[in-house]
Amino acid sequence: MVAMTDDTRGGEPRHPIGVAAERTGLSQDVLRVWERRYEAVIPGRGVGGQRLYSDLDIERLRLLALATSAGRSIGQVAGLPIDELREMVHEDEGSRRRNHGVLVDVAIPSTLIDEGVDFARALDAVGLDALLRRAVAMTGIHFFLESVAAPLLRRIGDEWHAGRLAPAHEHLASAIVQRVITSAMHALPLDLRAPHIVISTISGERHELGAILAAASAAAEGWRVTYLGADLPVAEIANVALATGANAVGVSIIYPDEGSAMLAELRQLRGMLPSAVSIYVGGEAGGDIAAELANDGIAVVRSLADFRASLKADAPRHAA
Amino acid sequence: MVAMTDDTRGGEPRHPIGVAAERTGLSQDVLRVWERRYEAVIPGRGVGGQRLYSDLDIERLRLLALATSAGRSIGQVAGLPIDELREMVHEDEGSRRRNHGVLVDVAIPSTLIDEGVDFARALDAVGLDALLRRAVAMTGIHFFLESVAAPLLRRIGDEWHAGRLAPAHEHLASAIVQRVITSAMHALPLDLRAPHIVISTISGERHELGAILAAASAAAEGWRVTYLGADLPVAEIANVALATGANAVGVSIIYPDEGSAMLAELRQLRGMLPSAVSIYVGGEAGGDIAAELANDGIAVVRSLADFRASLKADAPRHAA
DNA sequence: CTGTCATTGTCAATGGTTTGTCCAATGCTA
DNA sequence: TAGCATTGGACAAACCATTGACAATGACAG
Repeated sequence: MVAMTDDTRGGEPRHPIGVAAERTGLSQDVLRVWERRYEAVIPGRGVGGQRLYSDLDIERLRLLALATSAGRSIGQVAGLPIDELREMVHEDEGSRRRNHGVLVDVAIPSTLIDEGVDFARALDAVGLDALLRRAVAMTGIHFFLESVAAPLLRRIGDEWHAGRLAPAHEHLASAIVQRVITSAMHALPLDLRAPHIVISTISGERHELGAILAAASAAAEGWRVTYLGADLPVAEIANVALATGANAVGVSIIYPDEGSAMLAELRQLRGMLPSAVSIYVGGEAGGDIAAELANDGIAVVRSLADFRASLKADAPRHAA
Repeated sequence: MVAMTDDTRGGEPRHPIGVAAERTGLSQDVLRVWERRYEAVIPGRGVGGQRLYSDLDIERLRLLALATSAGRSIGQVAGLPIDELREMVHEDEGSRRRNHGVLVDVAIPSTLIDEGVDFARALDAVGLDALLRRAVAMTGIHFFLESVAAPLLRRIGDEWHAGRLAPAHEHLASAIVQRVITSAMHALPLDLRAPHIVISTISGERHELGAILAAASAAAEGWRVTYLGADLPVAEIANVALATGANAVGVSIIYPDEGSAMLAELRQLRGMLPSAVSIYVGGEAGGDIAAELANDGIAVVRSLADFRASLKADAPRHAA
């Protein structure tokens, strides 16, 4: 939700059309034709006549891209002032969520995920990487994490268990998804006064991707994230949280070694942290023990969307 | 906002054009023509008129190289002040980012590693990240991998074993080093006709960082890299190598489960691949069995520099 | 249902600009 | 003298802008 830092910016830095295309997910042709037909943006020009887009231009184009992909026609929205665009895109996003996902959400990503699986099957690392980066640019990071990355990983896991993909395919795809997520996360603005969460997986849990998805979600939600990777004893996690003054701790658990030990460890973690520090547990394994954990003051989140909503509700408690 | 390196630094050490070209990845012609046309840098001159570049010049050139490879035109960016360049390159890395102004002074690598350890000890993820990214821009990826990343990881491992750092510190630092390396690797140009190497660790070996260092080294050496992550059976690795028509396979082994099984697996891998496909084994565990492996046509590399030299020597055999 | 029309993304052809590389001549160094 | 660096000029490839055309889609009247 952090928009422009200050509005004096947005006019100064100038980007050539290639960068603008990359950042908006639109083709160079579209950029030019929207300008020619609708004057959607009017970029500056360099000495040789090349288009040079400001940050504000790029934000506007990205909003237009979102509006059109939500079903609006470019001719209708191209002339709108940027505030109205922002509002409109915001509303579209809300209504998409209210439709409970199945219809609109899946429209674009389903083919996206098929393509992703195809690239993985072909061991085409470059193609998969490009596809995912394009998806981030097109859909934004929230949508990407919840509706592209997570389903793609699940799908590839399924194909693997079904024997239609070899472990190598899964490894390759995981490495690339991980890389794209971390790079997108790293590109988010960072507010040092925002609430702070420590994310890891507990001892014995080596599947890192759930934790990475959670870390990126939290960062996209505006939180400061300290990411510790996989397989750490809870005492370590607690120490980091205390040392850094974190407001919350997130733990991803997918295939625990033994359920009971995990439960005990989580309780131990709870005991080591002040009650003002929230604890979130996510991942496949959490469901069975949700009720027990809730009694102990540990929140179980069932999906990334759930996690995000919890963080949003939790943030005001920790406001600086 | 910027605590620039005082002008004494960056002005002292002077490098001839050959060194500058090597370190920036730009040709000597480009270095000269950027100076002639855009005054991108104005190096000092030796007694006979030879160009002598300062460290600051070289950092600037590296940033310009990154900016142009991100799609910007040299004419647009050549005149920008170095702070803006840093910011711009940073943004391009992920696609969107506001610099919030964490500034780090980088001097020489030995103190650089000390600073890295300090950041890890303080659990300062942002500081460590900024430090490493600046180090990449200043020193170039080869130097960074061999003289910053690898020593830093080793040093942090030592501190951990000595009990002066907790596992959490090591985890945090590893995650950040990994992120910086992969993002630097991703920024390298990709030549589809270059020789191709598959990199992984074998089954039971879950320490990924050696493999990541190797993958980045190979990519920096100009090879196409298919990276498969950790803990894969050799049959899988071989299948990927065959399916993608790879010219070589790299395997990182740090703490093998059992030495004998590892040896057998490596021989099995050798047997599954045509002899034209080179096999490289690296990591701490390789030394003991180097002689035996050499007889089987498996090369043991003892360091990243060694690996890089081997790849360089090997590349012509696989030229398109 | 069909033909028409407007909308919209893509593509091709052409011409100008930018940029990396190459070359020849010259001078300095070892 | 051989080897390397510098300078200025030349050139081809890559990139970008402009224009016009085309195909796909959907709305709509008949």
